[in-house]
Amino acid sequence: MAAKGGSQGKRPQRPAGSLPSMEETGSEPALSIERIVATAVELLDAEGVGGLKMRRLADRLGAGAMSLYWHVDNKEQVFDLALDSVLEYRGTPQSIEAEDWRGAIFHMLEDWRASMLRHPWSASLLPRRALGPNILGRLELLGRILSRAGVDEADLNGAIWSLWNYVMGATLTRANFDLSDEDMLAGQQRLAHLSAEYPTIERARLLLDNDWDGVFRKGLGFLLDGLVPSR
Amino acid sequence: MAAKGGSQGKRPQRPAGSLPSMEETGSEPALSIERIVATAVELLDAEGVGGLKMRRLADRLGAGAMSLYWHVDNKEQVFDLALDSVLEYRGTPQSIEAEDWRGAIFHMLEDWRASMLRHPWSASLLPRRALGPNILGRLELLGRILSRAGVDEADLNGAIWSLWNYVMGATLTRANFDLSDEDMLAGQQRLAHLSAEYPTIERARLLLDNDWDGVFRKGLGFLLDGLVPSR
DNA sequence: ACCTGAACACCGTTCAAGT
DNA sequence: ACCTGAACACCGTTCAAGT
Repeated sequence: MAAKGGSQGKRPQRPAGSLPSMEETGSEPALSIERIVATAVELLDAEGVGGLKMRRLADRLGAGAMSLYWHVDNKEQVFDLALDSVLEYRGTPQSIEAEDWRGAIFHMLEDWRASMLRHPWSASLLPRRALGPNILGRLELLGRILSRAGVDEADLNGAIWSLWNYVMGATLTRANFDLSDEDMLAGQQRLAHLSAEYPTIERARLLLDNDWDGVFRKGLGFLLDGLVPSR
Repeated sequence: MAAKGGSQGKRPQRPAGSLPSMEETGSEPALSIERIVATAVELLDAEGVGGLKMRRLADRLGAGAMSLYWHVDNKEQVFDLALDSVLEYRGTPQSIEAEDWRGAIFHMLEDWRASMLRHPWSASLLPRRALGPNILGRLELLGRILSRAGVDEADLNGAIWSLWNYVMGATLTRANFDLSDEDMLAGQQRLAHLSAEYPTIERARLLLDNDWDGVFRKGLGFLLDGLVPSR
């Protein structure tokens, strides 16, 4: 489950002739993994993880119900591909990366989180999915920057995973809690009735008062303080 | 989604007469939320999230296929209840808690993580589920200890959420990657072929060489260093 | 090579009916 | 109050067949 094949299909690479970006010009362009993945992302954005059904995806592509199965092994693979497609990273210029490692890490990890929050379904998907090329690319970049910043070879994996854990937790929590502000409110109101049992978090209004972005940056800073020796 | 009702059912509290712990004595004891939840946890442990089907759960309870729906609204509620039931915390003695706040936090959070790893399905469930009484209890305890340790009222929520994020991310990652060592191995082997593109993480053997427990404790320590003023 | 509809297996949930 | 089987709606996937 952790790191399966990336984007291999049974289908050979499509010849260079076809134009992927012709819009709905009467008849749809031919099916292709690219179109399937792009449309899957649209559908997931619009309806969430539960809204992605093979039939609806095919429908939206103007294709017959079961045509997808020629391009894709199964629904799992659609998830894998959609997830990785959303995590591309344009990267920081090498120059910045070299002189301001802290800024480079913050930039990449905040962008990671932002990318996932733009597609909230991706947060719940990522921990259970294959590591596609975009994800691996980000991990590689992270390792490189940390290494240059002075993290020992022996501590590198630990540092990478610590940051991964923090980013994943923060993003997942934020994505899910954010989906339902009313629920948070309801939860806090229920808490009020139980203030005898949960006085501290009730008084702090834990479920309401949150500067998620600020909290994220602050904790990330603390982690980096510890992980990277302050030469 | 964030914080729905805890354990209210349509069913009134069962009268105090019945014994919950009589084993399979020929005929099964009557259905009850307690039995349903306990059996759901068994099933989840044995077969994972995908293995919990209402029919199979009923089967295992020796009940007719659809009897569950009298005790429970729907499958979602079974998940909510199973999750919270697994997160009970016996707690630390007040004395320890007062003098060694750091130890108390480590104890509670490591226990939290361990409880979830004992039931790996719980990790993927938690971020999307209602906050049941056991979860709220742990958050309350965490808030209380942090507060006593000197965290400002204004910083309390941020501190709690930072720790929550870290624990959730670490546990989720560990639970999922751990499920499939072979996949990790396969992933690392695939990485070897791509060492041109991912030289750093390939060399570090990121996908293989991991002291998860140690990494968890270390990162947690760094976070606490930052979050709690070192008087 | 690429697409298609019919058909199968499976599953959550409702409902009318039992005791 | 508590349990039940039949039935419905829905969905992933296979398959034999089309072009």
